[in-house]
Amino acid sequence: MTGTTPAPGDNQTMGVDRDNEEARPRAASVFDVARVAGVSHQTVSRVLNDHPSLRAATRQKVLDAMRELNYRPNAAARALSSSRSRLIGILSTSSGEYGPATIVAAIGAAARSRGYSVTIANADGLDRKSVDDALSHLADLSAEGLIVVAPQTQVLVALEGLTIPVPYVTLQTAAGSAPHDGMLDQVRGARLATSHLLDLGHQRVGHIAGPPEWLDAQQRLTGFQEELRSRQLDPRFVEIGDWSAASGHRAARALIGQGVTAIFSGNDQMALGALSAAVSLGLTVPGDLSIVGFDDVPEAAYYQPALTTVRQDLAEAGRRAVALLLGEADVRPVVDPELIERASTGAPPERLRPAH
Amino acid sequence: MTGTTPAPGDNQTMGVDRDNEEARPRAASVFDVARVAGVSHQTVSRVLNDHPSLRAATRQKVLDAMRELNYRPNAAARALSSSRSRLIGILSTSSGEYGPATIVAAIGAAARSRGYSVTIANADGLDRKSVDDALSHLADLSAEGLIVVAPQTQVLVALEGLTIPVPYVTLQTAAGSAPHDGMLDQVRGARLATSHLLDLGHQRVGHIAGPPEWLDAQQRLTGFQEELRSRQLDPRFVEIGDWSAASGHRAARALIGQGVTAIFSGNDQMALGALSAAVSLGLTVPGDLSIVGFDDVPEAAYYQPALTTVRQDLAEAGRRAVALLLGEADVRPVVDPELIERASTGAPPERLRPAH
DNA sequence: ATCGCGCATGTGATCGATCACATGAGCAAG
DNA sequence: CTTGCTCATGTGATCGATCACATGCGCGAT
Repeated sequence: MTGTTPAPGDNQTMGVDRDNEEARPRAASVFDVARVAGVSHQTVSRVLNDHPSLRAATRQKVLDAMRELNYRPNAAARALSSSRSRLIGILSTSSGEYGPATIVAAIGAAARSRGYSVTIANADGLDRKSVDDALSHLADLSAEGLIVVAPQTQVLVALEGLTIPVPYVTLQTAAGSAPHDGMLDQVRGARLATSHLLDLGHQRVGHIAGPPEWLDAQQRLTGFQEELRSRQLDPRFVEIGDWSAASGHRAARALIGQGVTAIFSGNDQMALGALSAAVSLGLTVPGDLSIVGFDDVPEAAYYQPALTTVRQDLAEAGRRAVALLLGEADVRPVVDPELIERASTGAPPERLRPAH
Repeated sequence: MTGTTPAPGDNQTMGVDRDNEEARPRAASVFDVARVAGVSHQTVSRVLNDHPSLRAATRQKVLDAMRELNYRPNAAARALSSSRSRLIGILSTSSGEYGPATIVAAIGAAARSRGYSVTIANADGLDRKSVDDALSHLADLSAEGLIVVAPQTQVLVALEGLTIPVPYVTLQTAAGSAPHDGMLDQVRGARLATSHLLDLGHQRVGHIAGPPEWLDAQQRLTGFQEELRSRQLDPRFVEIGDWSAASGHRAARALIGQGVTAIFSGNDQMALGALSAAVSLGLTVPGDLSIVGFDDVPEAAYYQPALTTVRQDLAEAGRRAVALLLGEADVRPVVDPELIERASTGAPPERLRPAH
């Protein structure tokens, strides 16, 4: 469906009476408002930026004039003269996945409520060039800050090499940096999931990891391994996927071949693939194999069986990213992950219980 | 993780030698480039907008100067003086769902390749106010055009009432308008799905519809009903959901209670809910009940059983929306939907076959 | 030769806001 | 009654591009 009310800039046929009050093709400016309100353009600007010293009556006159003229401040002019774009750039590498999309939506809302707008630049390839292109696009718009959603190591490297320095925030704790430094404690979430499986009595637990260049994947893997090591168990049953259900299916078959009784998957999609792998091998879940996912996508409760997974409040993390970027003082960094127990996990099969 | 290379606007402590060549805190402008290249600022501008009459040698000099100074045109200044924002606004009402998110990503890429950028405004509520807020935000940025993703009737109404007229495009054919007018022929997709079920021999087919105010839901419902009527079958087994798996579960139970042998669901999530409803009632799919979805989300092939569904090339539709909005000539409007047959559909149970 | 036209380029105004600085009024302190 | 300060407001320059309008030059037609 295509719609157009009058279509702007269509008719340049007018222009006879430049001073005619009726024919005013251009939108109202500060000067127009000033004239109507009987004040100077600067006073109008002061109202716009709510300057402290302004008589209430004056402010009201100006506000009335604005309403009368249906005045809208011109963002471009504002950005030019103040050299503040009020723009936050989102650098993303994904298209349509649940996690990133949710975060992006939340960022948009949080930014708008603070008078900022948001532009997304997607680096479709994983290669350096497409990341640079996306960054350069955001730089061209002179974004005041960046939020990196779904960051991969390449992206962070490119960010460091940026000629024009821009503050940025990612939602993940970078591997190795202080834990309070990110908004999502994914190491913790992964430990939660793994520990749940161990508490059920599993001894041989596998992990389907995301692509190693993703910070998220690194952190979830780290949590998995930390938890196993802390209990003197073998942390080497790891297969690598690409976040897709298909890769989860393949990885799960490999892990099952290695004799694991439980799998912690790096995300819910791969867990779904693992579920289907179990079925295709004639195994029941959780009877023969337990599976835990990560993310708690809205559909997870309707998988067969309903998936036990780790929920993170992504929207909240997005909001905090904005707050952090904008330098707001009271930002509590970490959003706590939560284990959602459903039907895909249980005790290991009899023959494999403790004293095996 | 928080990163900052120098942080802009931190130190205003300098300013001693205003003309000192070294201390140049401000980025290069057309004038700087002009000076270095030994031409006028207007010539630089001509290079920027690749004006036809420019000697090749001159253009090269300017380009060299640009590179040397690491020149980036200032988007705000450009927008101000040309009164063209080169901005496309996306009006969305969803957060994180597969379809919209995919479309948005594609729009972003298509826009960027044409030198446009994209801002998303999410109308989180369905109410008039939040739609107006989102629209007004986009208007403030003087977006040159809007793309409405996941449109509901309220949104379209608000769009008509816009004081500042802006061209817009939606991805759906509005109910009633010419079929070639939208990019996704969802009526056709729905007929494809329904006809597949009828061809398998089903006589009593139900539909789980999306929320009635969504254009997409309306069109899918229409296609379902058209197909049934064209074969003299009863089109009244319709339950309404809200796109979620939970609502699909409920709706499917209701339809099963009405004795349907097949269900066409308005999207894949609700189809997943229907799948789980069948299991919870002890029915097998497709033995006792056939189910078709809509969208072909990436996970659909891994549902139990793998879901038969209708695929639309959403990314392509997004790209065409951009082309259409930008008035490109060669836009073929409709993207053809495609039925993806997997394991969730089959012939109706014996006792209910033709001569029932 | 001369006119005229198109190409290549330059000059100054302009877009709509903010910024830096001035100015006048009111009021407390000397 | 003046000095001095703060509050409220105004004046003109400025941000970095484009736009509208010159201008100089070369070349084919008269």
